[in-house]
Amino acid sequence: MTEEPRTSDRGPSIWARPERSARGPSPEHSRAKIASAGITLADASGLGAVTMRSVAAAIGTAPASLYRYVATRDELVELMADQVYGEFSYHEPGSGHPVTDLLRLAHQGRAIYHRHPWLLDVRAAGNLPGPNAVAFMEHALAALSGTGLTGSARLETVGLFSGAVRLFAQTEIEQQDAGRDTAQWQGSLAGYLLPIAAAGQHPHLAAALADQPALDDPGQHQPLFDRAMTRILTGLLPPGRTPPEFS
Amino acid sequence: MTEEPRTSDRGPSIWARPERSARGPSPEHSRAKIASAGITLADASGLGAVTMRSVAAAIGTAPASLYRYVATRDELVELMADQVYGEFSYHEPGSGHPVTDLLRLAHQGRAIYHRHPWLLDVRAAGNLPGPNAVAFMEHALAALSGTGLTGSARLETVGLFSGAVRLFAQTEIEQQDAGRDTAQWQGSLAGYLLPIAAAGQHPHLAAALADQPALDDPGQHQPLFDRAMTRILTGLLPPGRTPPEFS
DNA sequence: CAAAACTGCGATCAGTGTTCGCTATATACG
DNA sequence: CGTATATAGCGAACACTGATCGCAGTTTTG
Repeated sequence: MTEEPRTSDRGPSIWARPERSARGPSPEHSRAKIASAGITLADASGLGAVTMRSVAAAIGTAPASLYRYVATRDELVELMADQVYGEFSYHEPGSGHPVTDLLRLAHQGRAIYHRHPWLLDVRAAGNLPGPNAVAFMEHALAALSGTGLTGSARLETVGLFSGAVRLFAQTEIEQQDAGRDTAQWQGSLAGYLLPIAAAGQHPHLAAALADQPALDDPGQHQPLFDRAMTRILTGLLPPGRTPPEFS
Repeated sequence: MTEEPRTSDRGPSIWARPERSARGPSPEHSRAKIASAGITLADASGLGAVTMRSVAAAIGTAPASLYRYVATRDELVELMADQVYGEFSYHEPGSGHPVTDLLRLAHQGRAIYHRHPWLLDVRAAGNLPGPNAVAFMEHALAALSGTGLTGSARLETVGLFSGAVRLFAQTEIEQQDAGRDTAQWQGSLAGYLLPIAAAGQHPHLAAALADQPALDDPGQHQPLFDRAMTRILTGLLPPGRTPPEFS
């Protein structure tokens, strides 16, 4: 279960433990291999398909053997999440404009969520950030170095920024899932919400449902993401720093 | 598991089914009672403590009997979530300023998340909104009626607004949980992050960790929530509408 | 009054994360 | 070199989960 221990002193985090100790036979697998197997399963069939048994079968071992690499299933998911954070690339030089640089990171994050939608189901609360998450923090903090924010304000801004990316990606993916099977969609939400609106108790809902455009063409989300993300960023950041792509 | 069916045509939603049919003996319980029992359990011990068996025991019945009221555990969680959305109150008149009115809703939402932190673990994706969620949408849409946004833009804005409230609440609650046991906190994250920063590979992380204030006094979050939320809202909304509390 | 439809539920199933104890194997140390 | 030590892989099992089936009792419908 990916629930909330919220206040529990389970042993040291997986990032604080060495992957392998000196003694004993050399392991036949690795954290990276196990995480990759889990990611493949989750990409194909969702996070629910990532069970100790299925992952073990995927790498050709017994379920109990996984616990030589991972203390719990949640740790396996932690490995998966951090491995996926490794898909960020920081090769571009950095423009000096916080909004521009963060927007670049946001685009990459958006792509990662689209590639691995199960990441939306991962609750990081209370887990230590893995090495790739730390690398992401480092580069996001670097983008904020020009601002006059204090250290803790920068850390907080990075958290809010990551959350905003997650939020936008989630909105997009849900819309995308909904639009996939239009027949089901019309039959479920519209067929459920329209009668409610027609009952007269919810005039504003009725008005909003009344003037819907035909259907969002998929290519139109990119500018929306950019514009909304830019606005949120300029809101989070202290004023006075106008990004260059603004008139 | 609260995982993603993401594309499944399970039967009609619980909101489309009548709570009780005419024939047969009258039920000894109700959806509301079951939801309340679940909420009590979740408030006390997290969403993971809400099992069919524990809820059944809480209302004094057998586990199998719950399936007369609910088709699946996820539906039970849906009931819980919607019942909690019922804690919004819409008695205040409405100022006519979108940002002011939405901020009022945001405060209530924030309070709800603080009262029921397990709500952060509930993934609504793909579920139909319950009556209380619909009521919330109605009032959020009402706040947006003055803006020049189209119907679908208003609906989307409500979704992003709700997500932003959730995001801020989550950030606050995580910080709050972290600050509760300072000893554990110092020993885990700081003791884990500081060596990384000291290694020299992450200069911006080191700089951000360097100038941390003593400790956030809890009463200081309120203005931060207001300020950041206001900024996000003014970013999401079309320009030109300056809320009255701004100079 | 009988047919139909529902409620409560004991028993049970399949699936889950996790643990225990075993054997085999590799390193560390004297 | 030899022995202690710590690990790797894992079969078997445990506790617990959500969910199903079918039966007996109860209420409404016609």
